[in-house]
Amino acid sequence: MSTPTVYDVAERAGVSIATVSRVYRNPDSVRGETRERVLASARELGYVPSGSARGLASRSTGVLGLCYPDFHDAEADSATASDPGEVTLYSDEVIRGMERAARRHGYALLIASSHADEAGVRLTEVAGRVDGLAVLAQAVPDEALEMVARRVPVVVLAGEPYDGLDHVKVANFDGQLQITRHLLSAHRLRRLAFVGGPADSPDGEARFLGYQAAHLEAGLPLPAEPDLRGDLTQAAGRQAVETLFGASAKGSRPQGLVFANDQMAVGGLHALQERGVDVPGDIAVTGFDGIPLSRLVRPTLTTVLQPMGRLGVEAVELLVARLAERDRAPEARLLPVAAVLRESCGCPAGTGA
Amino acid sequence: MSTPTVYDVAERAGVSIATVSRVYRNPDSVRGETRERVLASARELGYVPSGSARGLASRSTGVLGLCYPDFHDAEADSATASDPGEVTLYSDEVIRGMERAARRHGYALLIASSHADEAGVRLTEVAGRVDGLAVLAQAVPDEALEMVARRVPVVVLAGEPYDGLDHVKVANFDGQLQITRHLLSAHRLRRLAFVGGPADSPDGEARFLGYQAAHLEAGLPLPAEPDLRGDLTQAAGRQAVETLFGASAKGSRPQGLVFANDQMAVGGLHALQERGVDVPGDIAVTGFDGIPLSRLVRPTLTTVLQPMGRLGVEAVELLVARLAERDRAPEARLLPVAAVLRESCGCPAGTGA
DNA sequence: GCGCTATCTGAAAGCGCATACAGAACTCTG
DNA sequence: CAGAGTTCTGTATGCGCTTTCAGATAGCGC
Repeated sequence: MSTPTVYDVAERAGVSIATVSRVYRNPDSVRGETRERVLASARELGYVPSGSARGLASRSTGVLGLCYPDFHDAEADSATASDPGEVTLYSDEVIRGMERAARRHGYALLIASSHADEAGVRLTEVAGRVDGLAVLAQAVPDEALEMVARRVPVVVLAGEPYDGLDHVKVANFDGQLQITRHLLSAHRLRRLAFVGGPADSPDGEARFLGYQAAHLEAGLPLPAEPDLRGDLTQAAGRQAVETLFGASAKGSRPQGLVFANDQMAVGGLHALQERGVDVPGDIAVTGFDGIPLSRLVRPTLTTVLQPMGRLGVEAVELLVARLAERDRAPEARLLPVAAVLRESCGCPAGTGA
Repeated sequence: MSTPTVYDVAERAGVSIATVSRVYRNPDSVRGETRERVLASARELGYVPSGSARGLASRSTGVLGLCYPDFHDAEADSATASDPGEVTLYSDEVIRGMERAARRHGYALLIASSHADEAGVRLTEVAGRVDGLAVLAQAVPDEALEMVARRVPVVVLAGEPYDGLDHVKVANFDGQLQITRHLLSAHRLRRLAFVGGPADSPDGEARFLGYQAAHLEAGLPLPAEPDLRGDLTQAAGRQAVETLFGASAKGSRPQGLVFANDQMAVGGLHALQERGVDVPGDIAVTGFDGIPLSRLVRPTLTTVLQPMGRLGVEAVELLVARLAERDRAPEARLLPVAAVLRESCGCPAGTGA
């Protein structure tokens, strides 16, 4: 009496459950007249096929999954989320890109964020209900990842490639190379400083390599290490400026400040402004990521725009490909990246998007 | 040999499948020693429980669903999605809010967008695999909604309340009332024009009612109909301005232009600028929604900020409540809304967020 | 060491569907 | 109209898990 099943529909239509199933899975294999009869009973009964039963019987769910980290404080939700523009997240774009791509391929998307502690559990839970899974770097512990990868195709997004798994990342090296080259060559700067991320951030390190490469190319002395490191927050950016421009700062000031991400760059921008240092007049500043805020700050921030939506799209593509051919070789894709030249490096306003 | 099941784990651990199941569902009901043995075998085998089998046997999936419209042209994807700031969608915030709330309650979130044509199919597909379902207004045909609602709890988001279903919407009436009152009273304007949405948009109509109410309150003649209607796009906003300010415009120009949403308002702003009409000097302009773009345009746009994230959160709350008590009375929630007064209505810059 | 209770484990029966296989009905030919 | 195809439908089985019920085992007092 509660939710109708194939049995109910079959009985009402005077056919067997096999026929009912066929009407949904393979309509052409059922005579038109019979099909109509079945569909009519289904409609009358309000029959909705059970995804679980379907998945169990057919060994596939028609769902792709995405696990991503969300460090947002759940409690503060209503308070901080009041301003939509501010909180556009990295993951939103990945989700959107992935959902659209998934739809094109006939899949729905199951998403699950995770705090570090429960990440493993969340992961296996979604892994158990999807045909393929994308994992945003650092979202889950390696151990869990490995287990899960034995069950469903997994593609790792950003971060470090994982042994034997498909992988998509953006061209961190290239991006930083481009933008550093721009400072060095177009703006003819000679002394730059790099504010990196934590040493264990693969993305951050790749960016530093690009920074180094640009120096190499320009025939300048190769910086061995980032001049400073921060934790990628705005606060860290401020801190970096304090250190570089503070009373105890040694040596000559750099002509350009290259931050490993936008957040820090924005923090740095604020700190510079407070100190009365003109950007880009006195010093050029660049970021990385292309967060929305980078267009809102004054001066607008020169940065590298990451194609987050693409990440999601490529993830789906890789999953679909692997689903079609399970034993293909693991593939790593590198997404091109575009430098956006704005005011903070000394380019005229309106040059970039 | 492929994906291990309870049987494999049970055999390896020397227990029955019932015990394996218990280890996952109700760990305390299994002796510690046995439990460890089972978990060890599971780890060694790389066992990941099948969500489908679980769902089938337990009649619940641990997943909530969201169906939302996405009118984005899938093909144009890579081209247009390059700028993240621009494309922050309405649905992104709902998704994020819902995912977080769902996580708090131990659920994952299944999302599926839909074009109109396939909406019905998509809906039943997700309905078949979730414990509860949120549907963004206009995302699906009524007929499909009704069928689905017989199977799982459904909450309708925004738009029109649906008979017998839980419903959450934002205070369109209130918001438009506030903002219109502001124009009428704080700025002492007398002649306004309202650019509405399609007549079949419940949100748009509710806003118009608020607009009317403000006139009523101010003792001004009651506008019977929106002065113009558009399809809620920027183009429609431009069009509206063309019509009102074009050669064939009749009567005196309004002192304020009230758009039913931000998109149109932004389009209108551009058109006014091209015609050399000063905003807010010559005419005030307001929008509705609080899209990120509303802060980026010059002058910044006075608007009503919709708590989209809240919509998602409330949806989850209602679903969880109904899941706990299936036959509670349908509940309708109205989310409060906040007017954001910015430059375009004549308020000083920086007044609003 | 016995009987009793409390705890733990196993056997078995589905959950709702897909699908292989076989059988029924129908369509053509000659 | 018989026989060979062809198309359509039904029977039966199993997908991997949860859960009830009963049986086994352990703990305890006397």
